[in-house]
Amino acid sequence: MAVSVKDVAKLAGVSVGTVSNVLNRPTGVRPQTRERVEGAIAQLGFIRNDSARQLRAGRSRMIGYVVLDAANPFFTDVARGIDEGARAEGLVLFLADSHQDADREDQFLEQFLEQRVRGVCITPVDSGNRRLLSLAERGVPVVMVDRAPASQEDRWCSVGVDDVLGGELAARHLLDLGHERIAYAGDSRRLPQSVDRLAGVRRALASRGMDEDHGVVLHTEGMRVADGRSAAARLLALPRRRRPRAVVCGNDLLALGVLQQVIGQGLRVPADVAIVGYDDIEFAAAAAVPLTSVVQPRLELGRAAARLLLREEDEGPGHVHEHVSFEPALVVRASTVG
Amino acid sequence: MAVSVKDVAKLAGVSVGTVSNVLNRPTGVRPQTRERVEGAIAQLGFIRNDSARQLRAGRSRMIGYVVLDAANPFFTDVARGIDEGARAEGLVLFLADSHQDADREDQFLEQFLEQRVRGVCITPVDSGNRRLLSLAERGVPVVMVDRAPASQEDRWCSVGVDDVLGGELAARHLLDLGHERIAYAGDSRRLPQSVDRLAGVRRALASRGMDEDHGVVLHTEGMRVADGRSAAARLLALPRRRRPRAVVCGNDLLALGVLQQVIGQGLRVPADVAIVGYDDIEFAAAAAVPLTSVVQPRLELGRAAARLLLREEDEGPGHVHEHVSFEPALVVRASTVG
DNA sequence: CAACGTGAGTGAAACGATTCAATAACTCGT
DNA sequence: ACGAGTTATTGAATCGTTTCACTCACGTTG
Repeated sequence: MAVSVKDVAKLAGVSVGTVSNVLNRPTGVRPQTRERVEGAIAQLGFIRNDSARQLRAGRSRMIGYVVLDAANPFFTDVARGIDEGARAEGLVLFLADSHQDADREDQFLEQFLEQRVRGVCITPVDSGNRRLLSLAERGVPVVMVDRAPASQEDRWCSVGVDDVLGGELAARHLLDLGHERIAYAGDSRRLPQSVDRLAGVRRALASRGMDEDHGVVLHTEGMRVADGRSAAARLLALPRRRRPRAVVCGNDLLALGVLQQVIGQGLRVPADVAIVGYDDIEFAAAAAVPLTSVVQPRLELGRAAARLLLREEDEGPGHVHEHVSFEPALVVRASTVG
Repeated sequence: MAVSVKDVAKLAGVSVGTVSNVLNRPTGVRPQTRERVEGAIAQLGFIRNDSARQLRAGRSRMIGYVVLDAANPFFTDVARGIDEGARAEGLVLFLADSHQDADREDQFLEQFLEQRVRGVCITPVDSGNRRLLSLAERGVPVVMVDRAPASQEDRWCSVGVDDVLGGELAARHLLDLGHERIAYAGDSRRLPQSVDRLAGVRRALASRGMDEDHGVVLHTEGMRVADGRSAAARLLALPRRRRPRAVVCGNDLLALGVLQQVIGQGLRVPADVAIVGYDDIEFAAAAAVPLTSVVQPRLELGRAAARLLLREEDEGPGHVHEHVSFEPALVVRASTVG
C-alpha cells in the first residue's frame, strides 16, 4: 500500500541510495537521473515517512511549547514568537495546553520525551516535574518561559519579565492616584508569576510606608475570566469601609472578569473601583472600560526563548544556561483614570 | 547514549521480545520476570522511542487540527472539543495555525502527511489544496470544521453551523429594530464562512423586499481586530446619508475592532452605529459595549468533528462521509439595543 | 506412557529512510 | 594508452520497536 523509496528506486531504475540523494542532496546527482527519480516520485505519489527518518537520525524536528492556557492570547502571542525562530531553523512548533493541570502537563512531557523532541519551551504548573528534570538531564534543551530567572536555577535557560517590578508599577500607579488600599487578585498559591506580581504590589505599599493592612489578597483558582468574576464578588462582599477601591489583577482575563462583575453590580470603573490588568492583550483596550495594564514584550519573549533553545542545542554539553529578563511597562487607560 | 530495549533486555536477562511484552501486554508475562524488566527499565531510565514504534506500526497516534487563527478564541474552544474526543481514544491533538495563509497551511499538511497522522481536522484557507485531496485519497480521515456541508462534497466529512442562517438572524434582528441599511464586514473574498454570512444578510434584506442598495459590503483582509478597525474607518468615511447605521461583522474580533474605531471617533453604540458580532467569544460580553452576537456551539462542533474522524477511521474504506450541521442562535446585548 | 495442551519466553525479520565505504564510469594530461 | 583524479551510483548496514513462528518445560489425559 504505502509507497517507499524502494518502489521509487525500482521504477526509476536506480538504487535506493540514489533516491535518498535526490531527496537530500540534489546537487551531486546527474540532472538526467534526478529527473527520472523525480518523475517516479510524482508518478507514485511518494511521501517520505518521517518516522523512519527520525529513527535513523535519532531525533525529530519538533519543538514543544507547553502553556498554561491556550485560550489566553498572551500565550498565543509568545507562541508566535517562538514559532518564528523555530521555523527559521526548519523546526516545527507543537503547542500543548496543560489547562494548568499538572497531570496533563506531565502527559505532554512524556509524549515529547518519546518523540525525541529537539527542545521544550514551557510555562510550567509544576517546575519540579520529574520528566522536566529528565529532559534536562538527557541534554534536551529546556527553556522556562515567562519566569524570571529563579535564584539558583542552573538546570535550564529561562526568559521572563520582571514580575515583581510589574506588580510594583501597577501598584505605584494606583498609589499615585491616591488609593490607600489595594487588592490583588491572582492564583498566588500555585503560580510563581502571580506570587511575584503580588510581591511587587507589597513592595510598592512598603515603599510608601504602608503595612499589610493596606493590601487584600484575593486568591483565585485559575487565571481565567470566570475566576476574575468570582474574585470580584468576594471583593464586593467586604465591608464597605475596609474594601479597597483599587484592584491589581494577575492577568487581563482576570481583570476583564473583575470588570464585568463590578459593572454588573452597578458600580462604576474607575470611580468606584479602579482596575489594573496584566499582559495588555488585544482585548484589554477594547474592554467595557479600556484596561490599564502592564505590558510584556510577548513576541520578544518568544523570540528570545527560541534563540536560547537553539543556542543550547548548538553548543551541546558545554552550554551554560542563560537567563533573559525583560522589563515590563505600564499602559494607562480608562480603568484607572478618568 | 540512548537506552534501547536491547539494553533493558540484557540487564534484565531476558530477550527483547519479553521486554516488548512487558511494555505492551503485561499480562502474559510471569510477575517475577515482569518485575525484573520493570526494574531494569527504571534503573536505566529507558524511554520508548516513538519513531520506531510508529515506523513499525505504520501510523502515528496524532491527529492534527489546522486553524485560521489560533489567537481567535473560537478556534481554541473548538480545539478543546476535538481534544476531548481524541484523548478518549489515546490520540494526541496537534494544533497548527495557518494565519490564514495558504502556503503555511500547505506546509502543515505536508508535515502531517509525512508524520502519517491518523486524521486531520481543518478549517481551510484553500479547500482545493492538493495535499488535502491527497490525504483524503490515501484514506486518511479528513474533517472540514466550521463549514456547512458543501453541495456535492463527497470527499470528506464536515461539521459546521448554518452560516447563511446565522447571517440572516443577525440582519433580521437589525431590521426588526428599524434599520434600513445594513453593512457587512468580513473577508468574503476568501472565506466561505464570510461569504455565507453575507449571503444570509442579503437574504434577510430580500425577504423584506429590500434591494442591494440597502446593503454595503466592507471587504476585509483578514478577520482580526485590526481589520475591524479599518473596516469601520471606511464605513465612517461614507457620506452621512448613505451610511448604514448598523453593521454585521463576520466574527467577534472584527466587531471589537469596529466598536473601538466607532467609539474612538466619538460616536455612540448603538445610538449612532449598531453592531452585531459572530461567535460569541468570551470577550464579546466584556466589551466596551457588550456585543450582540451569533452563538455557535463551539465545543459541540469540536466533539462532533472528533466523533466523525474516529468513525471514519474505524469504518475504513466502506465509510460514507457524513455532514453534521448545527443551528446558530442570536444573543442580544447592548451593542444593538439600549 | 505417549500424545497433547498450555503458558512463558525467544530471536530473527520487518518497518522505511539514511549513510558511507566501495565501486564504476568518466575525463585529463602526458 | 595508462594512471590519476573526479564524479556518479550502489547496496549493505543501521536506527529501535513490534510481531510471530517457534522452542522448551510442564502438567493432563485417555
